[in-house]
Amino acid sequence: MTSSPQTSAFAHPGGAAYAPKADVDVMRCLVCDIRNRSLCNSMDEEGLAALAHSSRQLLLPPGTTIVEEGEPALAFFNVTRGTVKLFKSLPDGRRQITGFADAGQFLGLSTAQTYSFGAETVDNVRLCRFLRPQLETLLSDYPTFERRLLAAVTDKLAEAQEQMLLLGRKTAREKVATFLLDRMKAFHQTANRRQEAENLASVPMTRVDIADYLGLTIETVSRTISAFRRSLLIASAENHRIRILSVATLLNIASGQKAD
Amino acid sequence: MTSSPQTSAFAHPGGAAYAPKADVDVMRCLVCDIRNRSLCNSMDEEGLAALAHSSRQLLLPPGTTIVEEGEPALAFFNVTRGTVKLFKSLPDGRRQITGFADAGQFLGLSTAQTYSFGAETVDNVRLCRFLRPQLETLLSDYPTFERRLLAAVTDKLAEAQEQMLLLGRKTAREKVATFLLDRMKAFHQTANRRQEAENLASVPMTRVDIADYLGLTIETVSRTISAFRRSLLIASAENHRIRILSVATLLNIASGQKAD
DNA sequence: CGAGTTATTGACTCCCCTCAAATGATGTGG
DNA sequence: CCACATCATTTGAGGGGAGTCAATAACTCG
Repeated sequence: MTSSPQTSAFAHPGGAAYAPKADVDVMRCLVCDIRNRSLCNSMDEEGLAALAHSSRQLLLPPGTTIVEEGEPALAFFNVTRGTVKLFKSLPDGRRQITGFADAGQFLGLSTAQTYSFGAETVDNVRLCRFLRPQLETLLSDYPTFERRLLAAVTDKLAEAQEQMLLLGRKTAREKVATFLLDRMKAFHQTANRRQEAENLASVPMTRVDIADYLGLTIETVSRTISAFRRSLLIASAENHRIRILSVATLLNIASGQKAD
Repeated sequence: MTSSPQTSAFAHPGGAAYAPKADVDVMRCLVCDIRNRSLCNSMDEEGLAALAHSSRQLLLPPGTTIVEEGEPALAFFNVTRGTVKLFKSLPDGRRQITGFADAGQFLGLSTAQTYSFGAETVDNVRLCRFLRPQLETLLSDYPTFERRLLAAVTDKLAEAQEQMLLLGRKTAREKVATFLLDRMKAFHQTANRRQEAENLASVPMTRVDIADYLGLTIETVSRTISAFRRSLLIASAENHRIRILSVATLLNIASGQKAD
């Protein structure tokens, strides 16, 4: 079901995936371009230095495994560029993508000894890795950081509930409309220049990933997107982008009104 | 889609739903019979007194609305007896139950100003209500409580991911098998005498609720349960209970093996 | 016991899945 | 830069699992 080069976020040092040297690293969080949109916005200057000290930065190519279902839960990650997919699988290979983590989002939290989900890069991804003991130290030393994380997990839970509504009760058409609008929102939040992102959705993932996210098959996803294109609700754009031509109509469809 | 008497957890004092007088209340958390299985197990004696002081106990009949989708998020709840259903709805009335909170579980956490979900009692429910400012004080004053809540939300998120796998990728048969096993586990965790609970599942909710939880119709749920009964995988028991006759087979079905 | 609610069962339909083939994109080496 | 292999996407034809509609049966509780 998956494919792609199988690098790992735990590959031994020396690999291209690793971080610059330590003295540069102290500043890393201070100058991070998406800091304001992430957990790290709870930190003062001292805290940012502690964050930089507690984490390592990884640069990973598309298709890299970040965490594997059932493996020991050793680390926590903060995505600072690109998109990561999180998923769970059944023994026979059926897979459900439970979410996409874009820049500013975290992943890898677990109270169990092992991860109950897998995570893999979708495109070129930059992330900060916190080993568990270091994360725990941070949480204890910086109550505002812990509070911020609690809020972030709470938000993720609300997102998950929204996705359950989609998976359990929406039609294929409604699912795809919701997805496109969500990707538009995600692009708005991570794009550097806002105007350029107007009505654009970033869709770096394949049809397989979209299908596994929406609980559909790739054929149904493809057919539905084609239908939207024929109805002039959307249009293709360069670079894995889709332009939303009628946000209002798509919103209607996504929320279950018959509208066309 | 819902029915039932429309009481509210915010009904004015004096209603039957309200708590005993304050001097008894100081001891409430100390003597709480399910304390060890809830968030409150992170508290020492002083903390338990603070919890009791910060919360009010509510006793609610079946079908009572606890929180309403879109209403201001004023409170946080800890279920200490019975079962609560959490759900989200589409404008046309389609509903997805995102989870059942049994004794020991919390509900009502929100970072937004309003609740993004509704909650309603399934059977007779006892719960502790914390108004938001009081909860925040508790979190600040008792770091172990905050850490425990973070862990609890993290667990809920893992549960939600498991449910997404179910909703998106499992067949009706697999969904119902998973549900029955989950209800057996829930009963084990909340039952006072363990032996009595052996292989019993507590199913206090209606077919409508089960269907809205599994992303099915009531007819499909009913047919599937009937098929399991005919295959002697389960049998009815008194008091909204179902006896699991073959846990192993049901486990196989739940995880997607063909087994029958 | 009887009225209303909830659950079961049956007959039929349809949305989405499956299987299959064609088309389009991407990259590599000659 | 093109030929070709590989992979991803689109489109079509047909089938099946779960939904819809409808009737009956089994609870629940005055």
